[in-house]
Amino acid sequence: MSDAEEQQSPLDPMSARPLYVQLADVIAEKIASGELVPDRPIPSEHHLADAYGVARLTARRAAQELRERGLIVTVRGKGSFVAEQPPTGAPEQDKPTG
Amino acid sequence: MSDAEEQQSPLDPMSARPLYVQLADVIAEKIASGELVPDRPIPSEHHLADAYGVARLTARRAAQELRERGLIVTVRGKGSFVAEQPPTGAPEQDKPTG
DNA sequence: TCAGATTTGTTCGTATGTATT
DNA sequence: CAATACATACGAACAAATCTG
Repeated sequence: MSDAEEQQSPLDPMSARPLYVQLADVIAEKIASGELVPDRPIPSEHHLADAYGVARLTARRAAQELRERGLIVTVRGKGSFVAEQPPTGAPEQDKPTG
Repeated sequence: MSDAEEQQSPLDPMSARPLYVQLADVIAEKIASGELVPDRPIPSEHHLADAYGVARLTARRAAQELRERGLIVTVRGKGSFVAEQPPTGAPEQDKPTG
């Protein structure tokens, strides 16, 4: 395993849903499943872009989606962190937990 | 005067606020002052970009800002229109007036 | 304090797709 | 089909904030 770890991307460019929505959904599931936990940074935009074969701007849009859903909190220069209190139904904007 | 009429842009690239926020604010004032009225399309992204010397994406971000503020309603293939009922304090998402 | 690496934020350019007229 | 206009997507660059050495 010395190669670039190019696993199967769960993203489909042909899908009707935008790539950034698909990527946001993938990350959202990782949060829901506990693979990504609160107080821990999620992979950086650059890492996400590289891992899923998308542009950095697309990864940023995905992060923006998760931000709007209240799933993550982004801090400039540090990264995006899983929100400690995920919304139960009605997403609230802003309001960082920390 | 056959050139591009580069008037004084009220936008300052040196300002701490992003260009798209500044542009959104400029348009918001035009709406508040009545210069842009409901049921009438605001200048297109291309026009705004050309008029204020910014990129299309920046003009698009400004429009997105106004959309989030509930000041305009964007219809794909038609344009962005001034909302008939501007928010009084709490911006509501979605819900086009028509 | 400074320099470098990392990460997010903003901006510009360009291309393709979709929807309306 | 053509023109107009928004949506999405990729690439590139610089700025600002954070952290480490």
